[in-house]
Amino acid sequence: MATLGDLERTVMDLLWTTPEAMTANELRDAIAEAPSGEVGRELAVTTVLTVLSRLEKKGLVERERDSRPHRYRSVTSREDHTAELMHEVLVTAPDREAVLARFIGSVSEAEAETLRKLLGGS
Amino acid sequence: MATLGDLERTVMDLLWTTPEAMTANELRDAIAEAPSGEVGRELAVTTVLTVLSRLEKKGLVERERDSRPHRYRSVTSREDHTAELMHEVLVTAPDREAVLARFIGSVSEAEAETLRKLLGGS
DNA sequence: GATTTGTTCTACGATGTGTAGAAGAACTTG
DNA sequence: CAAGTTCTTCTACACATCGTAGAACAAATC
Repeated sequence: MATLGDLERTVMDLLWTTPEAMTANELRDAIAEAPSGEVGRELAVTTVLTVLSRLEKKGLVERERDSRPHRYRSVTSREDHTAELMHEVLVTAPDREAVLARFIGSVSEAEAETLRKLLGGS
Repeated sequence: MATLGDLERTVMDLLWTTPEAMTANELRDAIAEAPSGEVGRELAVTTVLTVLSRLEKKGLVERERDSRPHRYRSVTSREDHTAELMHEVLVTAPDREAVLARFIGSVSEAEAETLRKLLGGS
């Protein structure tokens, strides 16, 4: 279960919400500007690079190695990643149907409506 | 995100599949008998107790402190726990509906059918 | 009370993560 | 091309978590 640390998560959030691939420096600056309501952290670029390498090893990030300041982008969208994680969690239980039953009970009505539409007729 | 280690997971699996509360010794023995297809590990009882304490601190396990060999039981069922985890994952994304859309695509047809039933009419 | 059985405390090694300096590689510019 | 600047990789350390269990303490039993 690929679980992310705080900084790793912050970086992924930035990569997910930014359409273009980013350089380590751009990420460092973005983090410094208090991206998610927090007090901006002044990190060394090497710190960001280390995290990016680790994310790359985890298969969450890929980089353009040819362009000189390497540019990093997320391999999957946040939605895909999240859905995949949810599925990973689901299959840890033998009785998936029972899990789904409980899960349905925990989603909002709007979400339930979305699910109905997605599951469509048939 | 309460993520479990291997041994913690093994212990939880046993507690989840055993109706009665178990003692540390019973758990130790159960683990020794290769519970999930693996080579049974001969653990010290203290090892099991440490793990149980940690699981208790995480709120996954509670113990009967009065009965002398303390008996441990899971606080929630595996299904509830798993569904809760899934929900925790879901809410990490801003666009939950998009996540659900992807998620639906990843479940089997049988599971989709279950969901349709659960979501019922309206 | 001595022995057995059970629990808590403490600890150590391994791994993952936040953090970054030092060293090396590559690009820019005179 | 040499020197300076910029970027990347290597190495490292502190801290948390987890597997593992001995030592010490508590309780039940004989």
